Amino acid sequence: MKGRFRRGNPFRADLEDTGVCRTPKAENHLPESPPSSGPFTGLIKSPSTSSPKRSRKSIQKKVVSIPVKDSDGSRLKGEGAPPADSWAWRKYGQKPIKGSPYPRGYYRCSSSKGCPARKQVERSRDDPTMVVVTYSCEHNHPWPVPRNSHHHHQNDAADDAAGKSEMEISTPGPEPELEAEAPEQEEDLAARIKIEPSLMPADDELGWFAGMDTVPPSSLLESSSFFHSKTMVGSDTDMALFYPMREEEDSLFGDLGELPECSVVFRHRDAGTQLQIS
DNA sequence: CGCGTTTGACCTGCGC
DNA sequence: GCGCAGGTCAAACGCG
Repeated sequence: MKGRFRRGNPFRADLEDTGVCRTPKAENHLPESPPSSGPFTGLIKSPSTSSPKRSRKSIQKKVVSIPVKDSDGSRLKGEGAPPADSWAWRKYGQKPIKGSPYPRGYYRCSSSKGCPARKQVERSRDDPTMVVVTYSCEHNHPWPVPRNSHHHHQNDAADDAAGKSEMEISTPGPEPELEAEAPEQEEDLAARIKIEPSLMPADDELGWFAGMDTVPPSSLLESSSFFHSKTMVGSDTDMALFYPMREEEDSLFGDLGELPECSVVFRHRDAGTQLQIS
């Protein structure tokens, strides 16, 4: 009913109103189902290791499973609401996935212009109580800047009404009260977030993190080792991470809120003393 | 009025 | 080469 006229070339130059290198859409075609081989099966697809045919750019992909209960936040959507992280995500599509009773929602980061970050949200078919959030970003792209100011969220009604929308993930702006509670909420959520161990990126796949110019350098610099430690601890399936936040960082990155991997990266600096693995 | 969602069409990758 | 499935686009629409 709505966008039926189509529109032009998929490689539209204007594509980037947002500017930053967006790849042709096809390049975002991230294989959801792992080739079932290799330690990173299914998670992070590195161009160098993928089929010769693939011309896609390097796209980092991370998958996080979150209990629906936790992820729904204040709104529980039928299809598995994504965790309410503190980034602004704009939904740009939804597709029914074959074999899955739940549609997958496609979100693009709107925290900053040109942000290439994307995420897909769908309910796990194996475990309907879990929401699988797949974050992806191209190499060397900065991770979205925490959105502090503008925030617009309005889809609750629509989502609920539609009863099929994944819902938007943006969280209310930096609300004072929310900030005060943030740490606790984060802990709670983070403690329950399950990061698929096999999805942990290899060092050379941290490109997009390393490319972040909006994160504390020190945090970035340690991202690599961070993953190491993460990988180490997450030897088994249900690895949960728990990162209390420091006050100063809270102000700086408090908005990063529940975005699992980002939170981890940003707070890694303190991981030495504050990291807890449950 | 601006931003985000909805949703069918369109495009590309990939398997056969 | 064909068809399928996944991923993206963008007009229309809704909400604050």
